[in-house]
Amino acid sequence: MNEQPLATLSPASRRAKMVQWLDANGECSVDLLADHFGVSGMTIRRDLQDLTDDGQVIRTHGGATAATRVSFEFRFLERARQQAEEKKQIAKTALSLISHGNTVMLDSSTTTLAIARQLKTLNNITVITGSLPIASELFGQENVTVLLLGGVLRQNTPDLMGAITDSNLENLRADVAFIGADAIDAQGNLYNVSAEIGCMLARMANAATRVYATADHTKLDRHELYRYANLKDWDGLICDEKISSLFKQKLETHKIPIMLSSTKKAQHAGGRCS
Amino acid sequence: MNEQPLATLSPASRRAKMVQWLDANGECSVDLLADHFGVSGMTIRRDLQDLTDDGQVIRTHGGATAATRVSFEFRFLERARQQAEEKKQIAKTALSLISHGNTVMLDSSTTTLAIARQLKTLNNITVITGSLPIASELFGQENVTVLLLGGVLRQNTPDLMGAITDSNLENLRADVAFIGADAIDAQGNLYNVSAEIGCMLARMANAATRVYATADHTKLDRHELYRYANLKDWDGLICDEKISSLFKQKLETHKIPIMLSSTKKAQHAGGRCS
DNA sequence: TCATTCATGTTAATATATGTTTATATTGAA
DNA sequence: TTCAATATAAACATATATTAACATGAATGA
Repeated sequence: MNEQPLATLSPASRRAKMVQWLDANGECSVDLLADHFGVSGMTIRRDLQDLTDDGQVIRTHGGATAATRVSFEFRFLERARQQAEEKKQIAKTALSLISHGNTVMLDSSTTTLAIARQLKTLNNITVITGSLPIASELFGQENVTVLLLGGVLRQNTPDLMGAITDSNLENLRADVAFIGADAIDAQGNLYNVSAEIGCMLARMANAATRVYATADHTKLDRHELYRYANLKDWDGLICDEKISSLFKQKLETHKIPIMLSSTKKAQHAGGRCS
Repeated sequence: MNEQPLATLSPASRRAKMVQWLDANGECSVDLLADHFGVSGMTIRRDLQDLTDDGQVIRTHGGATAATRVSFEFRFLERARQQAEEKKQIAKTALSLISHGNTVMLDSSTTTLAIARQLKTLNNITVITGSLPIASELFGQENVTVLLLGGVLRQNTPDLMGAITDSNLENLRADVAFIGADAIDAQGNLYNVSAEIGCMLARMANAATRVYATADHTKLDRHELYRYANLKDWDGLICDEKISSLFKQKLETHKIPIMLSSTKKAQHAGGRCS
């Protein structure tokens, strides 16, 4: 840009210009900045250190980038991209069980996240959840009220647990709950890999009038550490079409309703990230 | 897009672009990425390793695919930049009032976000907050336990409010609370632009043994809609050095302790930038 | 005036990023 | 299943960036 008497700039103005420049151009190397302002690399580093402390720029090795926003983001590792399609199917089925004005309870799983995404199309919905990704997905959505359960933020997954969560659940009531299972056996027992989480899921189920389990076919005919409920006591299982007919029969002998996504067309392969 | 000198990209931006690319295109091979960015396959592998650790991409044999990402971003910067240096000072002073092992209550403001950032350096801290940005900032931090207050997620700002929040606050107790004020008058009255929020801040104050107000000098000698507390009943005001001596005196006649940050290197560089 | 403080530059020790080579692991076809 | 092709991880080497410690010189204030 215009070549000012840059060398005589005060530190404060130099830094201000630096931030401006980074905001405009996104990134710059220490050397380039040093050259541009006519000072040594060390001075630039010290500037960037200070600006980093202020949260005004983000330091990289060799330079800096603009800190354009404070971002609050939680990323999910969704291992099975292949199951994304199944989850979408399940979400679609779940949606048909929700009416305008309903209060919906969602546990913290990628399947319920898929449900949350589709919920945006309904009017006047209240969502109760302990999942921060779901909360963020629905943030700012005018037609959806998000009631976030309090609790302790877990270390590895962005959701809430503990006594506070439990106590809040006792005072809340939902019209319908969708709760994921890590495994379901042929007797309709629902399992979770963690006893603690399993316990909470049971509480969630108790706080809703209708309760549905959500699980893709890979979770079926298996078991995990902790059994937290049985499908007989719930209102049904929502699964994708790939459920084996044998397993389906077994569940049906226990009079467990199974909801499969309408055969439609499972949204052709061209779809990009869900 | 414009073909920049990609080879000179910093690792951080290279990775950022990689994630962007993967998000848009779903999948890419290591070789293609190496070619595109003009670095060796090994570098790409190391990048992907790091991004996988962050949960940003999913590694496949021969390449990588996008991880489903839920991101919740909001423009915070404009406000955050205002009085950034002052906020840093205030955060530093606040930090000196916290001991290892303390439970700290933080309201939802950019100043308390600055405190949260610095909290990472302490051991064994529990943070109680209704602010999602603070939760995000501290997510995954091993030395900090985050207790997120439940409640209704507000539409425009990412924090929690309402009956659930209030009820949780009644059952919690913190060693120390830092609560921001939108305005403070010469009698030590604390104001918020919203009665609802003001109410909640008062509850927060009641749930902590020690309570400090945080406000930069621009908030002083003013008033706003709702008065929710008076500094006489709290443990002090943390402010930056630019507080006017007149106002300081006024507060001191009410026996209100005022904590200013140690005169570091705030406004020497010309004094005007602010 | 002198001592002090601050911004800056210089140097050496350290850390980081990358590429190359080699051993090991994974994949897909016979 | 086995085998060949390819991908990966580990170990090293090198270039570059960063930090810390010290040195300089200008501005500040008694």
